[in-house]
Amino acid sequence: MDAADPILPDAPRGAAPLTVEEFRDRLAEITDDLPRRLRQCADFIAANTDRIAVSTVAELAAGAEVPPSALMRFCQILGFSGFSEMQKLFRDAYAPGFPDYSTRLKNLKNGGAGSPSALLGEFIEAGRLSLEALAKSADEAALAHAVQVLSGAATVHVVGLRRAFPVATYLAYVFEKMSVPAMLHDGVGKLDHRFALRPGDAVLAITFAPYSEETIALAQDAHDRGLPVVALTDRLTSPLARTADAILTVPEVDFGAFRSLSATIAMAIALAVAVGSARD
Amino acid sequence: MDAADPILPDAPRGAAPLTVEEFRDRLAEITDDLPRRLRQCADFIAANTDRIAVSTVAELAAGAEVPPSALMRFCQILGFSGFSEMQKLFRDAYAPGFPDYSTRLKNLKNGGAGSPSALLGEFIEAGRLSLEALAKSADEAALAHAVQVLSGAATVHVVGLRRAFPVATYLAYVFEKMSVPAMLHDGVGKLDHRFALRPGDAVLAITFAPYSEETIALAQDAHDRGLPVVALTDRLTSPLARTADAILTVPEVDFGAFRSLSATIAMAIALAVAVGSARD
DNA sequence: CGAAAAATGGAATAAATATTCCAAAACGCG
DNA sequence: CGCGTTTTGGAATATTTATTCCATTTTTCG
Repeated sequence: MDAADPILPDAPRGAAPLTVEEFRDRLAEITDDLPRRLRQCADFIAANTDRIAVSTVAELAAGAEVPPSALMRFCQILGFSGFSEMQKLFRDAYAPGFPDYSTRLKNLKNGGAGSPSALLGEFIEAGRLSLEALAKSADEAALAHAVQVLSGAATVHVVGLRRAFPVATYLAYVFEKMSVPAMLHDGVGKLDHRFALRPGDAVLAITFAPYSEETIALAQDAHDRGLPVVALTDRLTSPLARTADAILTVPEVDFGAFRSLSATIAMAIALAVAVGSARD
Repeated sequence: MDAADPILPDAPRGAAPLTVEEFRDRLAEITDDLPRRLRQCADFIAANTDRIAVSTVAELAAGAEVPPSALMRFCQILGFSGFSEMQKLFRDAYAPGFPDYSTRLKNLKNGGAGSPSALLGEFIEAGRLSLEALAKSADEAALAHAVQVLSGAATVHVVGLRRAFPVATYLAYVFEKMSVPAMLHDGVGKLDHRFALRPGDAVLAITFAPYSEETIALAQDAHDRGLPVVALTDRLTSPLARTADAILTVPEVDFGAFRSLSATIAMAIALAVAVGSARD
């Protein structure tokens, strides 16, 4: 047998964490059974993870009120060869907060109207505004209701075409990952699969002005057959309003002809994840 | 007598910058009349200010393609006593960008999924942070280069699967609207269409960890045949880096399988619109 | 209580890193 | 072209920082 493990409890056996996520997991995992000084290290590091990238051993040790050697031991217990290796992880991942957002945005836009970076600045701004608007306007009751409707469905049929298609594909992806039975109506080959709609199913339809006929038609069809329809759209006066049992509206700011989709996608993921959890 | 000064014209007379703002001002102020090597330092530092806090003299000097001593001189011209003093400014100023975001999401996940609107709030926040991080970290030169590469292409081949697929579909949509000849490689029917790549074309490949093999393979294939490849990915160390002529990285707050995509989409639209305009 | 094991602190050492200095090269200018 | 000035690269040195080691203390457990 390979006798891999049992008798070297604190040895630097496994590999060191490779991501900040893994690091945190590891930290949480071992913190509980650690002697006093090392415990102090763990607590201090947990509370000041962000400073690892820009501090020295001595500084961190002082912060944790332990001698440097204790901190070294701590690094090794986590699986690193030493402090430097641990620090490297955080230096690579380091993304500072200073070119403060609004200044930086201004700089981007200064690249001259029409320049790629100016465009980027505009789209970032549009996305952010959309998200903020969504935060203010979100209708919690409608969302909760939509979740409830979809959670009860045998299969969720997702439909969204043209500019709404990216949202539909992302929803399909998330449902898939969360093991929610879902079908994406993508219009490939002009096959419309409407007979895939069966009693007990539900439809999640996504469309924005100018509304896509096929989407509206599928929603209508489902509605006529008594299936519940959830609409993700831009206004309460959308043509989907007539057929939908739950209607979620997303205020999206567009720049030029193109919408940012940020808010729509945020809503979509939240919906999908909530449905996924509710079904467990 | 103190004979303090007169014969050291460019000596570190004034005080060193005390804030990041002052630093930038100072930098802009002197950059123009600086000899060649020092100019390189200034340019590199301006473009990579954020890495000062976590790099060594040698690393930065290598990045600027100057010997370490040149960089030292540069620090002194800015008014610091040396590199360490300059670095201190940035280490102190560092306030973590997204603090302990992954922890928050984890809590949410463990804490019984929370209500749908709490989830929505989190995804909105994730999107906002991603967009802000993008504004801060966007590499304008890389973007301009990518635009140039794609503008010159006969046909743009867009490829992105799984979680990157929504982005790919949106790009296809925008290119279509802007009359840019583009082809979406969607993997329908496992047909891979790689022979659609013709001389004069270019590939726009999108993938994030865990990277999608098919996407990497297509990029590789194009590269081998001498076609330019533009990569939209999450890190500079992405497997696409080897094959790409231009690489655009997007910092996206990631929650397991569910990234907000806000930043990625903002970058994608900006790219597509810029390419569309450049071709007119 | 006493022996063995684990944990600890600090001093010694090793390694990495910053900084200075100066000879050589490039430049500006009469 | 040649002289004084500025700029440059790299090797030598100084400083800081990480890491190891071990004697001493504390804990564990029979």
